[in-house]
Amino acid sequence: DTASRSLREFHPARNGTASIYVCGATVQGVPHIGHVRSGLNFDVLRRWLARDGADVRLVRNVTDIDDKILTKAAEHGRPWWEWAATHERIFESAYTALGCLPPSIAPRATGHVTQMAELMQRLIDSGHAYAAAGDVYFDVRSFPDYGALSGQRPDEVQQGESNASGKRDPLDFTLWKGAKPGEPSWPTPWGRGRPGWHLECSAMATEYLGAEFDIHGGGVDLVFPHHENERAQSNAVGDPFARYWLHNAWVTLSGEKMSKSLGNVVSIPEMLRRVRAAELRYYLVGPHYRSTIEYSPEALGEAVSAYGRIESFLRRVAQRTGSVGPGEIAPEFTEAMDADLGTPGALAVVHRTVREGNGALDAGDDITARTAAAGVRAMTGVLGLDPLSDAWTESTPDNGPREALAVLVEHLLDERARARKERDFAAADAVRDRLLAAGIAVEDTPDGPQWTIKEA
RNA sequence: GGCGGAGUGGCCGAGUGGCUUAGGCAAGGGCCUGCAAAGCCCUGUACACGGGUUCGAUUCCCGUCUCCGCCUCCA
Repeated sequence: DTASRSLREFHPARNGTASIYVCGATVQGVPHIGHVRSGLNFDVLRRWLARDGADVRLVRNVTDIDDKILTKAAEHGRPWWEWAATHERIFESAYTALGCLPPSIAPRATGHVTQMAELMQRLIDSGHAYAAAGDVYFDVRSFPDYGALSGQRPDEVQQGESNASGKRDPLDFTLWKGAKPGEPSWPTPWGRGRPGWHLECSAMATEYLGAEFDIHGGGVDLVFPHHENERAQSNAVGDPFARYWLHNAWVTLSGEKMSKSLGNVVSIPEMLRRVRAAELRYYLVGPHYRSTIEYSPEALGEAVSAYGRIESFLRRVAQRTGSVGPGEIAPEFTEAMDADLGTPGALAVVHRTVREGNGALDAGDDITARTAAAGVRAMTGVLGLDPLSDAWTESTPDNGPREALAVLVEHLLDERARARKERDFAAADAVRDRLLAAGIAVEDTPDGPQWTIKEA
């Protein structure tokens, strides 16, 4: 819990439920690996909370109106709403490709002006906000608890440029931006304008989760000022707001935060051309959510290998003993996950189970191997990483070509088997080499040769 | 200036006041295999630096150095 800077045991406001609000994307560009880390972490959180039946409500908003969207749309000669919608879809498909369950709702800022106006009215009525020159501001000095979430002291905060005309205090932040010529605007009692970033989240969180909800999340950069301001807006009018605050760390590149302005962005669509979605997910979910991930292709490659180990174990078991459904989650796994979403420890348990399962397979103990495989499926499943999940197969429905390929490969393997039987290993190896050159790896197992398409 | 995070074995990456050999990747040795691959077994032995507290610190405290983030839009 960021607010108390401590680990607090999770008790939802209502037993058997969990309500989560995550700050989603400002849909001004293509998602990069860092954006997706946040989505992934809260997907793991919601899956974990839901594993024993909790009714989880997850709201992940879409900021579809802001300065950058307007600027970029204008640069490209497109309407702002088209620019926003286009990138919203790209974000959406990135989350989906990576196996994120759909949120309960993905509300857009522009669809909640009514709720924002209501909140502003309450703030003005209670003396915490004021309208000035078309804008509406939050009066920070009117809320003594300001800074409690982030640990900032208002007087120590480095003042930004206070270019706004009507501001009473440089600390005050904008709830509503008065309309400017050529910009989209919506009507309010204080004139036309568009939403301030902070206001929309308070309004939407309250709309869908109520005045008090369980968890509010996002990236660490949002702690101040965004979440501090959200909290101020809602608490100032008497809404309890979030009970727990969770913030995920960055994905950095060359030691620097990934951002458009630094030009060090690794975009998701681009990445998914190089690794499979499940592998990328493993890479991003493996480290603890509060640890910075220093992105490197080498580390990503290690994740690919590690994930492949889990995958090939399940394949071995299935080939030997038939398909296996998800089974029991090991107690140590639960222990790790319950301790602040300890995915590293949880994955250690998965790997230990894989090793034991492989050992059982070698020893001919199919029962133990199947139990292990079932456990691995259950545990990886709750992390959204089950290699046998439909989430991964559905995204590549190219079964036609695959089956055709299978026929051809099987034919070659028959040839190879004949050669091996006659102990003509040169001929046998030639077949294997040809297949390998075509990107198909052949392995001999006690159950006969197995082939897999090698990843690039 | 204010607030916060981090420095762990070849690499990634957890964790803990004394026995966690975390886990993975890579490496070496072995078993298995016609060979290979996979798998299994074994091996490495780390906690930035300097003090302090303690019977005992990588883990707690203080200081130093280095790196990073937030305080402006940002996952």
